[in-house]
Amino acid sequence: MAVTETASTEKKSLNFIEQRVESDLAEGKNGGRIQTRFPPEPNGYLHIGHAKAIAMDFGVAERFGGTCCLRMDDTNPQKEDHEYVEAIKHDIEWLGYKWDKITYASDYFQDLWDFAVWCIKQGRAYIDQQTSEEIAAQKGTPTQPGTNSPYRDRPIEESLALFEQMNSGKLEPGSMILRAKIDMASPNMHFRDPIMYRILNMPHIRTADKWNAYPMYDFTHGQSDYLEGVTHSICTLEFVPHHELYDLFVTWMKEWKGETDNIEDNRPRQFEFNKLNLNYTLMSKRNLLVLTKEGVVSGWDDPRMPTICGIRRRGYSPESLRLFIDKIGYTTFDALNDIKLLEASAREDLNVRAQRVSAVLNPVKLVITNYPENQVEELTAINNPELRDTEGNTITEGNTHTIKFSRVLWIEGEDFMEDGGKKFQRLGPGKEVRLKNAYIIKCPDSVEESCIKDAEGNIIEIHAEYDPESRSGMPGADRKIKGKTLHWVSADHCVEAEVRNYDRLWTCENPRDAIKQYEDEHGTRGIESMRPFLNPDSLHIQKGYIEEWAAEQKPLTYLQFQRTGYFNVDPDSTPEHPVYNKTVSLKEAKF
RNA sequence: UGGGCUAUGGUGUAAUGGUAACACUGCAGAUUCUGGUCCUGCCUUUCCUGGUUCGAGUCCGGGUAGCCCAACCA
Repeated sequence: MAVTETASTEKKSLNFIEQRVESDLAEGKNGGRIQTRFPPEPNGYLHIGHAKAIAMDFGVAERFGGTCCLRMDDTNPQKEDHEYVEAIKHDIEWLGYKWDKITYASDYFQDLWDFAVWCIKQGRAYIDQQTSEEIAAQKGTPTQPGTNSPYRDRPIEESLALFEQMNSGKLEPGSMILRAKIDMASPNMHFRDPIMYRILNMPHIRTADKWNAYPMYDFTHGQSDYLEGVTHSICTLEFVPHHELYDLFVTWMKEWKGETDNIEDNRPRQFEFNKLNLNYTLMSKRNLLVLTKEGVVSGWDDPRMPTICGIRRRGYSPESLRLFIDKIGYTTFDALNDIKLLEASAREDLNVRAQRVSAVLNPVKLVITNYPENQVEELTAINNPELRDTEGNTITEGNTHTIKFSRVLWIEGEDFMEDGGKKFQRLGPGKEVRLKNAYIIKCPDSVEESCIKDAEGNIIEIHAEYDPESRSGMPGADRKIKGKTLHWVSADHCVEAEVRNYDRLWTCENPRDAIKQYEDEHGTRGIESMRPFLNPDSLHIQKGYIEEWAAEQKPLTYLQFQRTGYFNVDPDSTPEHPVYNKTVSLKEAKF
């Protein structure tokens, strides 16, 4: 009975693309080979939407014993830069994926050129010398067919000669283009004689000034896939209308290469899945750029940004991101995912990863009145209680650090209430609580003795007595009390820290649509259309006190401020002036 | 209003013609030296309509709603 239970039941079900890959493999397509690619244009920073694509492209290859190339889709030198190439590589590595090799669309510029020449010779491409306005007008609309260009049937020799000139650098950009001769009446707009090449007269990050005419996406992508040996070219749903054209150009290319047999089975194919939409999050590169330019955020790696670098600085682990992507899945439904699912994934992963530390963010002084004035005790704190042995017991070996206890401590202001009532299980007159990893303490019964107030009535100091027999770990110290366990730091043994708390950047669920609607209604662009939906309080900086051990941690260390939330050491942090970013609060945390 | 794609609890996803389920959220409880974690329980679901079938979330027709396509961007 129980024989086959483990492997098959535990295994996560395949998504629809993986199922297709599996059946293609079973049918022996492409010679039983699996090869994918992740093809970003190096014109900006990767965001969480790219992470979903990365997990798919690299994940499929991993799962089915294939390979995945990182291919820089660098066909437009107007926008591309080495800086982005490096950032993209770093982000993918951080996510934990390894590419088989790095390729560039520009590696294929010569092939693409030769192929284009062949297309012209075949009478399948021609040089159009109309203006872009004229061409746009002839294109028709989705409901109206287009009309043929007057240059459509020009002699092949003429097109050939002009194509050569397009790359000479002597022609004005826009003066002519190379178009594929397909069907100006096609219901698919992409078939209405799509542009193959345009003149840019601009140096390229890799080919320098070798080329002046550059191929368009549609004339590059499928062809690069084919030349590289990609079997499954996986992309997002907005490329569905390109699918047919992709197939057509690949078919032409196989013809050019003289590959006519086995034509259906040995070729790259495009598959599409739903891209990531997150509520209260804006993904568009253009608008994200506005935020950085206008100083709404500190940069592309601002912890409020949906970029991989922003998310990293915010304190999400790569594992938490992959967990999230796993949970939302891949379908063909245009979903709007709840940011709460991302936060839940972060909590799930960070719970087993983060080092527990003590940080007091709204400090109020607590004096242990019966504790000797100059005494300092070293106590032991567990780094991570979720680190367990096979029997489920927390491992202590190598999993502790030392904290210091003394007469004057800082605790959270919220942890003391004059009249908290029964439900308030923290400190107050006559109430007893445990200080984490330390002693049980009790406030005097009277309000007057339990705290000192300033002229305005604010509590500035709390008084309590400790039970010397209750130190954590002491025999018999774990007597039951009504109160909760509070976190604290010793006033003379802590460091002042800058704690950056973040709230969502946007006040509306779908900022992209809201901004677009505002633009249409008010005729505004850019930041003016975004302001109405920006949360003015998305960054809240606190000064707090943190235990010394936490202040010494390196940037990007995963921490849990106990009873508060998950925090990450900022790259700006130093042991003298530690800086932390709140990743996400603890569930149900009260402050 | 041309073409393409989509529709399962509040959110996302599964069920591949045969008992609608899982995760998250929310609510309640238990445990706890973190009001966290772990554990238990509860709430809520197949867009509408006709058909095929012994049987439809699944297949077919007709609606409705949403998304994508008219860049010399990718």
